Amino acid sequence: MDIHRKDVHNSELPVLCQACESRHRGVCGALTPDQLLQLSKYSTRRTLEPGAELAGESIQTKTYSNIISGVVKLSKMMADGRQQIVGLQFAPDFLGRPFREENGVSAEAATGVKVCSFPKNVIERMIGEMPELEHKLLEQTLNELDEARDWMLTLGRKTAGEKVASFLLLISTHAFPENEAESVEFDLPMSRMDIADFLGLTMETVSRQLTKLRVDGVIRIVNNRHVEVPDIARLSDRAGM
Amino acid sequence: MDIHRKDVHNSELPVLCQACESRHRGVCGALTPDQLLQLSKYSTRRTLEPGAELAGESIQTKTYSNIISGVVKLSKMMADGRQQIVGLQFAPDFLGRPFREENGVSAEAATGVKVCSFPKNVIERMIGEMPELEHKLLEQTLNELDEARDWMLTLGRKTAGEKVASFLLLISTHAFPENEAESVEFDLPMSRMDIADFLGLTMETVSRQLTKLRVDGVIRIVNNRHVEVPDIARLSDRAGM
DNA sequence: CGATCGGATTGACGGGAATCAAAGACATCG
DNA sequence: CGATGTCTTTGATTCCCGTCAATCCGATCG
Repeated sequence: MDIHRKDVHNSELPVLCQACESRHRGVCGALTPDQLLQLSKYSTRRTLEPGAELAGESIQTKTYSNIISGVVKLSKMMADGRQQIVGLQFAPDFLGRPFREENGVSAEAATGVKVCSFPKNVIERMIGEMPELEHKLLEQTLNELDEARDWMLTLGRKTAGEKVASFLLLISTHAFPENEAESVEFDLPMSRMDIADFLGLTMETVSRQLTKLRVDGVIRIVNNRHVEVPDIARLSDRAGM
Repeated sequence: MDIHRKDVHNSELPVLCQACESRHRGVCGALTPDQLLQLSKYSTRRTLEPGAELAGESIQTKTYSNIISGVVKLSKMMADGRQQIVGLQFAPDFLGRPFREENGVSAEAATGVKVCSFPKNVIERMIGEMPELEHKLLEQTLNELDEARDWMLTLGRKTAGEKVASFLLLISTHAFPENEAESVEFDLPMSRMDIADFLGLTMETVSRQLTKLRVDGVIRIVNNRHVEVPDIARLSDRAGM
């Protein structure tokens, strides 16, 4: 399953986006230099503070964005305020719903985030001339669907302890996709409350489970943000895998 | 959000698939009569008993299928046997993962199911000649992603009672997508165990919540399968919406 | 350095769903 | 018709996680 994802990424050599003045992947990878130049005229680079909203629950979004750095959380809320984070998007993911006006989820910067945004109509016109672009959108959408379904198993069937371990594994693999070592360390990109909303738990339960992993020697935490995992296999066990 | 879905369906006039000898939508809607004829040479119609497997967790699937009638459940399983249904597909949904060998989920007939299947390579060649087809696949994938994310909210944040009510609403809206009346009745397409696996609950809890809805007069159940909902708004309340 | 404030941890307690177990409903078959 | 087997319901009990509340920790001030 992951083999495929790697293939996709390998075939996408980083392309210089004129607007962002940076090398990144995402949809731009499918464009010709000419198209990139054209797109650059309409695109803007933005830096967002943690907590900044990129798109509201029913706000029409007229732009697409490549995430250059940082983490964006996608969430849904019930009428009474209960919230569920339904997806995390990392660089170099693509943000935006092709051919849809409403998005059904709200997108918010979890960390500081840099994005490169451009209007929907420009890229939709390009899709007409360039089927490859649509193929790339389909690939990313399929990846998001896989991730959503994986997470449904976590939400529906795992215990609190397994959920928290699964979350740590998820972050570590996204931070270091190619990592083969037996240990990792990384920064948590969000608060305990956000983690709880992602896992369908309360903040307190998340905290308790982190403590349990800590006293059992599975992880170390410094400054409430930085996590060290000496033996990934042990964490993986805790995740129920 | 649903407005869009309707647009999509309205633009797809039913097309006669030569192989199935039936009118249905799904991907075939995007094909020209010539292409349909060509596809028909390679396609077969199958009838499946409840419980029959269409695709295994890691079995390579070399075919696509249009669901002509019935309900297919997509599920994931943990090593220790815990199971989660991650999606339900109704006619005229399309079954199969474009450009992916492995599917990560196993697909099983929930009810008796009729499908029209054809090899992947045939349709993938057609996609090359016909970008519209890929567009249609993207549309369906986006719909599935929306449904998956909606369900993540249900799995992560709703109580058992709300989950069961949400399930009944889901089935009723899929059985009668255009229904505007205040009452509905329909058959449950699966067992209590399956419902539990879909909701992240146990069979017993599902049963108890159904009983509660019944004694509260929100639903009636005859023969353990047929459900009558006199007032959809009351059920909707119970779902936490 | 002490004051303040938001986020995180820990504790006590209760409730809701899981678990284990038994009884009931329904279909099929001899 | 009664026997059998499967699915469903109901009951009793347990336990995990949510709730409410207090404390702690780290950052940013004056």
